[in-house]
Amino acid sequence: MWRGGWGPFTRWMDAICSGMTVPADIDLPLLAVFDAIHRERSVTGAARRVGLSQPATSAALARLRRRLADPLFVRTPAGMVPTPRADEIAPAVREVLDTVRMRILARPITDPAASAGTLRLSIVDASALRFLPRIVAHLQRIAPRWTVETVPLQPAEVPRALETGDVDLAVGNLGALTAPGFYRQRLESTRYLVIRRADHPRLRRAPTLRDYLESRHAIARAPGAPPSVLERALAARGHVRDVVLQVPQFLLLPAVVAGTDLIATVPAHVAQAFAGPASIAASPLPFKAPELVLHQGWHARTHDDPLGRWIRATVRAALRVPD
DNA sequence: TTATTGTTGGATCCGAGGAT
DNA sequence: ATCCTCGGATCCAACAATAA
Repeated sequence: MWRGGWGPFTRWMDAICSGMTVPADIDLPLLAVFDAIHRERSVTGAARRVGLSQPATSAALARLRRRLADPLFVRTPAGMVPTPRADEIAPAVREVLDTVRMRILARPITDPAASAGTLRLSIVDASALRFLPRIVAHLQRIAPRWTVETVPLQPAEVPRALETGDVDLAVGNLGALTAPGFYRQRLESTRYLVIRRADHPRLRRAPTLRDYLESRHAIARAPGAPPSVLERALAARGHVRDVVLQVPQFLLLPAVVAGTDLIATVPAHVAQAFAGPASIAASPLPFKAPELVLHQGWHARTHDDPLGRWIRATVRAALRVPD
């Protein structure tokens, strides 16, 4: 968000508008307040977002209401709910603000690798285990002043975080990121393996389909996540697992499996990372299932942005994925 | 100088939720 | 049902900074 005052920007806008027939009453700060309230559903939240005090934000909303002759947002138990008029103009407002941010205010990036920056990455445990070491190592080599922050978002939160810019990029199982305005690129795929404790009393060899279905399972599933390709493959065959434990992260499963008679189905890289040290045995799935495809995903907002392009190319290079 | 927009500090209103 | 508390929105006053 814009911080540190609007004075210089107002002057630029006036300079731009003075030579045109466009009336110089475009009030960009008001549009930023509108967009913030529309996103946050709260005047207080919007105030934090745009860096104004809460009364000032409320006053800005009052000015917007006068100018547009519409209440724009009404107070309800669910927050400040936009009126139809507010919903109607919101996409256009966002487009204007994005254009200003990306094409006017953004500093031209001549060499991102030589500058400092922070890569904010939505990535969860198993994908982080797989990709993060290589991404960080590659950044250390080519852009040593860059830092990485990972944000473990629930699948349903990822699109909004990409859209608002709270994260730059999402990496992992992005099967649900198919809405218009989002892009995905395949990074790699991985098969699933079944893990059990190495001294499992019943399963001394790789489990058969019957073993698999008769065993009790620990599974990883984020709250609100759509069924994985594995779950869909099981459902398509009419197989039902006896699930004793559901956790949100794959990385918890090896420890659970090592200490119980439960079995778990995990991406191969998770199984391989824990196979030796934790006395875990890994075997192929006893039925056919598609591989888990891992993507990097981003919002249209950054599709043509030079920095966005550089970030995605950097991730590709780190993982040796061709363009 | 004036108008605008911002600040802080304080007050009020309103609805939700918990306690009685 | 009533009361109380809390959070959030709104309004007001006084003042500061800035552009026209």
